[in-house]
Parts: sequence; structure tokens; C-alpha cells
Amino acid sequence: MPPLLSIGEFSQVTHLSVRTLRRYHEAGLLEPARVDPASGYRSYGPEQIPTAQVIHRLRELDVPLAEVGRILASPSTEDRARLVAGHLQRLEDQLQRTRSAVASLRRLLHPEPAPLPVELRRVPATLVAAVEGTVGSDDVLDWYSAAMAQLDAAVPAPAGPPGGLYDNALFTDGHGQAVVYLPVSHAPPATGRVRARTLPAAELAVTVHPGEHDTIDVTYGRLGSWVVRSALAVAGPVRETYLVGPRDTPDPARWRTEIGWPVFRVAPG
Amino acid sequence: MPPLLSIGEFSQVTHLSVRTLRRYHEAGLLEPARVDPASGYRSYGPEQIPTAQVIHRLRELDVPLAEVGRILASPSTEDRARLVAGHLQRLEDQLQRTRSAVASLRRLLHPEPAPLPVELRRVPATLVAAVEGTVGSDDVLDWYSAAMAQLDAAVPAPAGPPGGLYDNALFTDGHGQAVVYLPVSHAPPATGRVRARTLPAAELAVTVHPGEHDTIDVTYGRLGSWVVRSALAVAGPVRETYLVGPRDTPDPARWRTEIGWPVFRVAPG
DNA sequence: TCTTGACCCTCCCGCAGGGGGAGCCCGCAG
DNA sequence: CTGCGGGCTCCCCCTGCGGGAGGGTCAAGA
Repeated sequence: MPPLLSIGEFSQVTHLSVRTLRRYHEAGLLEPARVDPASGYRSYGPEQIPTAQVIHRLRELDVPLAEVGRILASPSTEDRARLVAGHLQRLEDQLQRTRSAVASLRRLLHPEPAPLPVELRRVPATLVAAVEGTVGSDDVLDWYSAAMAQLDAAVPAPAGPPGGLYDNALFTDGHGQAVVYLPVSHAPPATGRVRARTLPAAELAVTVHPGEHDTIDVTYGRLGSWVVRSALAVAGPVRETYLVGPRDTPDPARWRTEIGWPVFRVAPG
Repeated sequence: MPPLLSIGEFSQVTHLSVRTLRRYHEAGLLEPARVDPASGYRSYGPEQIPTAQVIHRLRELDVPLAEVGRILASPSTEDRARLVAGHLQRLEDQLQRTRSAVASLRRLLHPEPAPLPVELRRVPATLVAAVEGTVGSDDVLDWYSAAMAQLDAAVPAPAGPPGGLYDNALFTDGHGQAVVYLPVSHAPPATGRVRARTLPAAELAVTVHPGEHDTIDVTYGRLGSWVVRSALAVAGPVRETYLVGPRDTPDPARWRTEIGWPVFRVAPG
């Protein structure tokens, strides 16, 4: 007969709190070796210690309980390794975002007093080859690179640098409509997700964000500030134009991103 | 008269959702420039855009709203910088913990089959110079180094390597009693927080954890497993003895930490 | 002037993972 | 037999955010 541990004893050897163990039971992550039908008392076996520790570690990595369950339930070691590797990748991404936020914060706290050069520009309707979709802000980067690859394949000779149209909801609500495009002189045949599209004419408040996109929100804010102070109001999705981007130079410091915010004049008074 | 923005417009220029802006108002972080007394409509001024962005960045760094409030309310730039620096430090620490968890997880998923050498040892009561306190598991490291510095100052010639006594609640509930000590041959005078203390005699299940403390929980689990299978039960706080530690060598790979878990025999059957 | 639709308001519920605590049962030891 | 240290369940609270209901406001167009 194997030695069984009360929940309190198991808590001591695993360094998990009693409450947490109960929750893990409830969530189906760590079924006690025995549950007394009369009293409901939980008993754990020593062979469950490693499982408890794996859960502990995964939780330290902020893996959601549901995902932990999936990892524990996966039959093969490779599956487990793949799921865990996926999470480590997500941690990497998060670290990158943290770095960006730190960089952005630094700029905000040590603001450059140089005024932002903004130009009010009336742009005509433009023919483009575009890929359109509804995305979550987490997936934008993946979605963007996939779309851009399709565009590059479909458009041999673009008439200008690539650009994107981003719904405001994408930033504020975390998901929304996005369009990436390449200007063309003639409508291309529809291939894959690539479609011909005409960007409407608009009046844009335009500025250029230099460098990588870490701190682009600062530039957005300064542009927004300019727009408001100029008695204008924003209307419609933002247009970004990648004047110099990763396809042109691997050095992020040399990137140049044009931000164009559609505006209209607010009646004075 | 300065141009004022509706909450929706402000949401668009700051990339914060309307709901979030309302929450920040409620939390006192970002008071609208005007609130219509009749309709309750919020209006924001363009000068609030940078503030909104600072909040946005801080939230991306998982700074709690209360702390954001403190940062925004702090009068001097130095205070602000200090608070932010503190948070960046916390991010660093968290990163370190993440690294530890990853390392630990790797060991758990690729377990070493070598059996853990465990010794059952009866230790006599020991006279020590000790610093005692109730700490949260987050502060243990800071608390430990401060206490050890005091001990080193008070005890010129210790009779053995330093050690610690850690309440189980410290691991499971996140806070509990902790003691660090240096063995002495004669009771030292009480200086600062340093007191003479006698560790009670005990029967300990003892093993040694090699290397840094990243994966010490794995060793804890294996030791716990051994204890249970040997028909023993844990009793009282864990004793760690730092046979070889940071004070001996800067190379963590050569550290050796002895873990002693007080046990008692469980009546068979 | 009325209607319509976009916008705004408040309030409640949900999510994740826990913590705190009430109120009760259970078993053991003095 | 009584106390006490566990164990049990159930409920509410916390954080920061989203979804949605139900209702008020405001401006443009008919």
C-alpha cells in the first residue's frame, strides 16, 4: 500500500498552497490519488509530486491553467515539448514588447522639445493591390508579413513604397480591420487574397516617424496633438507608408514610416 | 478657448479604448478637462495626450494602476524617475525568475534518473547567531542579504557555514517566518537584529542541491518524495545550509546547498 | 420640427488566479 | 468529553479589462 499524503502534507512538499491544490483539482489538472467519498478529504501520492512541480513552473511562466491542462494531457513528449516551446516563444515576444514599452517610456519622460514637422496633404485616390483582413493586435505582425509576401509575389513592379490602413479599433479594442497594399499603375489580376482596390482621396495630416516602431505611439500622440490644435478632427483609418522599412535596410535606425491621419476641418466656434 | 475632444476622439488619438479611459477617470489617473454636469459627457484637452500615453506605457509594463497614480502624482522629476526605475528593477527580477522557471522546467521535463542521495541525520541542538523575521517570498532575497551582512559584522569567527530556517508557509502562502544564522561557539552579544538562538535537535532528511537555486524546487520535490516513501513525515521549518555559496565562489555552478527537512517516523500501518 | 443614428452615460457580468474568511465536519489527544 | 488542528464547501474580494443591456444626448438630414 503506497503512502498517501493529506492535502496539507502535499502542500508542504510541493510548496503549493492548500487552496491552490484544491483549485488544481477542481480544474482537473491534478486529480488526488484518492478522495474519501464520505468526508471529501483529498489524498495525494508521492508520484504526483513531479506533476505538481511542473504545474507550478508553468504557472510561474504565466501559462494559463487550461493550457497547462493541455500540456499535461498531451500523450507524447514531443507534443509537450512543442507546446512548451510555443510558450517560451510567447515569453520572448512579451520580452520584446516590454523592451519597446521601456524605450517608449523613456522618450515620453525625456521629451524632445523639437517640434514635430507635420504637413497637411491632400492625396488623390490611388490604385493599389491590397490584402485585407480583420486581425487582433497581437497577430498584426504575423498577418502583415504573410500579406506582404503575397503582395510581393503578385506585384512585380510596384509604383511606390508599401503601406497599410489600420482601423482605429485595432489599437483601442485590440482587433479591427487592416489593409496592406502596394501602389500599382494597372490593376493586377486577383491572386490569392490579393485584390485591386482604390484608396479614396483624403486630406491627411502627415508626419514621418524615424527609426523602429518601438516608440511610434509617441509620434502618433504628437501628431494627434497637432491635429487637435489645428482645429481639425480625425476621420477614418490611419494610413502608414513604409518609406524605408525592413525590406530596404536591416538597420531599424534608418527606417522611415510616414503616418497619415485623415482629417477634416472642424467648424470654428 | 482650447479645443476639447470627446472621449471617442480622445480614444482615437491616444489608442486607448473608451472603456479604459472611463476606468482611468474613475481611478483618478486621468481626470477629463471637463465633465458636463448635465449629461456626464467627458471632454479631454490635447495637453492630456502625453499623460494618457505615459499611463499606456506604464500599463504595458504591468505597473498597477495605483502605482501609476503615485507616479503621476509625484511632484518632482526625480521622484518619478526613481519610481519608474524601481519598476524596471522589478521587471529585471521577474525576468530572472522567468529564467529560473524555464531552467527548472527543463530539468523536470528531462529528469535525471540518478537517484538522489539522501541521508537521515540526527543533529544536536546548535548555538547560532541569528536574524529572524517575517518576510514575503518576494522580499526574501533582499531580506536575506541584509541579514547576512549584519551577521557577518556581528560574528567574526563563525563555527560553520551559514544557514537558514524557512517556514513552510513562506513557500505555500507567500509569507512566513524566516531565520538566517551563523553557527557560533559562544553566544555573541545582541547587536542590531542579531540574537543568540539555539536550534533544536532534530532528525533531518538531508540532501545536497548542487548549483544555483534556479532548480532547487526540483530537489525539494525529490527529497519530499524520498521522505514520503520512507514512511516519514515532514515536521517544522526546512533548514538550508549554504555549504558553498556566493560568499565562497562567484561561480554558481559550484554552489552546494544542503537541504534538511525535519522528519518524524509515521507509525506503520 | 422630427427622426435617425452615432455617440455617450451607468451598471452588471464575465475572465483569470488567486486570497480571506465563514460555517461545518472529522479525528485525535488530553 | 472537550478542545483543537486539520479538512471540507461556499461566497465575496482583488486586478484590469471586455461585452452587453438599457437609457440619455446631440447633430445632421428630411
